[in-house]
Amino acid sequence: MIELVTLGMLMQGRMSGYDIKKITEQTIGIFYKMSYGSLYPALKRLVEENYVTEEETNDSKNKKLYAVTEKGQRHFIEWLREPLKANKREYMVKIFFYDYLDEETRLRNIGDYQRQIARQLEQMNAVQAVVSKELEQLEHKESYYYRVSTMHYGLNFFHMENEWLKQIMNKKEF
Amino acid sequence: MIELVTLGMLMQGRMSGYDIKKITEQTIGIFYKMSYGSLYPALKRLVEENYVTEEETNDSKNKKLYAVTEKGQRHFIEWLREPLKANKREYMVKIFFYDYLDEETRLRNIGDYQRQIARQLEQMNAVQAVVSKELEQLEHKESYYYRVSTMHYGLNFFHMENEWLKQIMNKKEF
DNA sequence: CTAACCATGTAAATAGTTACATGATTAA
DNA sequence: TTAATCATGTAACTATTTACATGGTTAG
Repeated sequence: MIELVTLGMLMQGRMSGYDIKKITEQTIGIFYKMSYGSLYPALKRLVEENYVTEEETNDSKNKKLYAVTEKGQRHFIEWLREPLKANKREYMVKIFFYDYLDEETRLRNIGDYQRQIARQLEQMNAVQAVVSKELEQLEHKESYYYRVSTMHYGLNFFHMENEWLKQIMNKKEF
Repeated sequence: MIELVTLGMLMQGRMSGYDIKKITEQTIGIFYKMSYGSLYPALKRLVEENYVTEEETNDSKNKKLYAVTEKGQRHFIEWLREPLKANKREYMVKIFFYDYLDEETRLRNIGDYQRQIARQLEQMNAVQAVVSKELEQLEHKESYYYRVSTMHYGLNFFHMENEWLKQIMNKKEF
């Protein structure tokens, strides 16, 4: 994952490891955490595999500039094209980079994913209905408050996600 | 984490490893994934540390029943009492178990966490305002569509989370 | 002059996934 | 009789975090 996020960040131009981390935080920091302890080894591997080039700047700050190669770009796009998987945390990271993907693939992937989410939402609604009924017959409902609240959170969350996916499929303005 | 989730699940009564995984999926499956490859070694460790006891049922299915000890309960509650940390994925898992925590601690922890989220939301709103203005002056805005959409997702998400936290603090019915 | 930030990296530890291996029970 | 589910486990691998280590630059 770290390799692919790194490649994705380098798609917008050459930069240092430090910058990669900073920009990652500023953009997809909510969905993906990056630490130097994984970033620098990843950059080393990417250079070995010829996915990126390394260039030393011999100015005062002795930083290194990394740039993605054509091979690296192909590798990145290949990953980006893959279907979005629910229960994998990576889908938001992938969608962030979707401006680099062709319209056909992205609409297909988002559509497929949205239908998965919609199905899960239906299931959760069904479960919620059952749980609600069961709960009515129980004494001291207070002792289930947080369990039940967590279920509602899940419901809210899937509902929000479903709506958002439908919106971006129709290229709605914000 | 796996150890603590396992202990939490055992708080509602003795059960087998298989059951622990099933119930985990049914309840907090959206927030936390559990695999046998991590569960069984975790159960072994928990037995070694005297946090749970193991009992073999010699019926047809030769399953093992695990139960949390008093020491295990203390260890679990200690973890549960710790402040909820934003950017750690575990907060929803913790809140799911909050019925086991005393009212004072849980209100304090949820309150602190909610204020963190509210602050992050403010920051994101400020960033969004800046980005929106910058975007207006750019040509071919279409090529930033998914980047911008991802930002909006983050905003929606934090807004939803903030509202939900305020609701559970006031013990609102659903 | 000092705190915040820029900048790169390693080693050890921690955590978890994936694939494999096995076999019993239950419902259609 | 067969597919789904119940049931436990290991080994190899993959990934990532945390702590440490170092030193330069910039703005107030």
